[in-house]
Amino acid sequence: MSNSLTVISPAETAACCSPLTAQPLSMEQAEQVAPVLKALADPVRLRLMSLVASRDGGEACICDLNAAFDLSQPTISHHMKVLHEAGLVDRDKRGVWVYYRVRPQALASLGALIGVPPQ
Amino acid sequence: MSNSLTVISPAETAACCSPLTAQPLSMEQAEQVAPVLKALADPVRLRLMSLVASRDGGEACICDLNAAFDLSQPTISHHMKVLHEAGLVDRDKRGVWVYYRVRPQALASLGALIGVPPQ
DNA sequence: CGCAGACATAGACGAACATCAATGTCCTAC
DNA sequence: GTAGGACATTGATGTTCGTCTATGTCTGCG
Repeated sequence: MSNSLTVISPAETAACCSPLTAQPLSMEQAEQVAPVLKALADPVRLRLMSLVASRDGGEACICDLNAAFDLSQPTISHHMKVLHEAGLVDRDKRGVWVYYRVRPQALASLGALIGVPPQ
Repeated sequence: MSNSLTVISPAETAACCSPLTAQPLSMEQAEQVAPVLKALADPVRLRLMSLVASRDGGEACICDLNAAFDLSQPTISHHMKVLHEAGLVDRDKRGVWVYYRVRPQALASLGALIGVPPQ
């Protein structure tokens, strides 16, 4: 449902703000960025991101990810959905498997917002 | 109480991991970094960080910050406590006022973990 | 001393969240 | 077409979180 309307992904909104330390965020900006950060701010999802990103080919299916945790399959599926809806990963269904892939641009926007601007 | 034991601040632990996309985080690493991200992942706290950081002199007191929100004073105080315990801001009591100041190194570590490594 | 102001703490409450078991949907293979 | 496997959705449950009101602590001043 939200897929058909994906004009701009949530994670891209982080690119719309200058770095945290440059000038005050407006309430609106903060409310756009916070959910993306919240999606990352969970130990399971942080690890999922790093597992997907560092995988050969940059992608992984749920079956791969399940094996890395002591959590049920629906729980992993739920976490990947949160990351996807935040615009942090892309979904790609190929046959029976669903492959996830991180969106480097989304992570870069977040990093630029939080961290030091590129010198 | 936690002040007397501050050997290493939580936010510093982000500096202990290579970037998300470089290699998988261990469960332990993820559980260390996630709370720091969680401290940032709230629209009020995000805005508080940017307000403090972009202030002249890089510091602000609660009284300054209260004025920017429609929230009660204890609520702002609570949010600043969360940011402080995460190692993202420093406290400095001078007379009746308490001044907060962001820790640039903490933000930089987070940014480096999340965003692209410096090319 | 005693009062007033700046900030913190405590306790309560509703909303949001992480997890699970059960079930649903879709694809492939026989 | 039927069976099985991969993943998603649903509904329930315990926990965490954001906010408030009420109260406490400390500082400066008269």
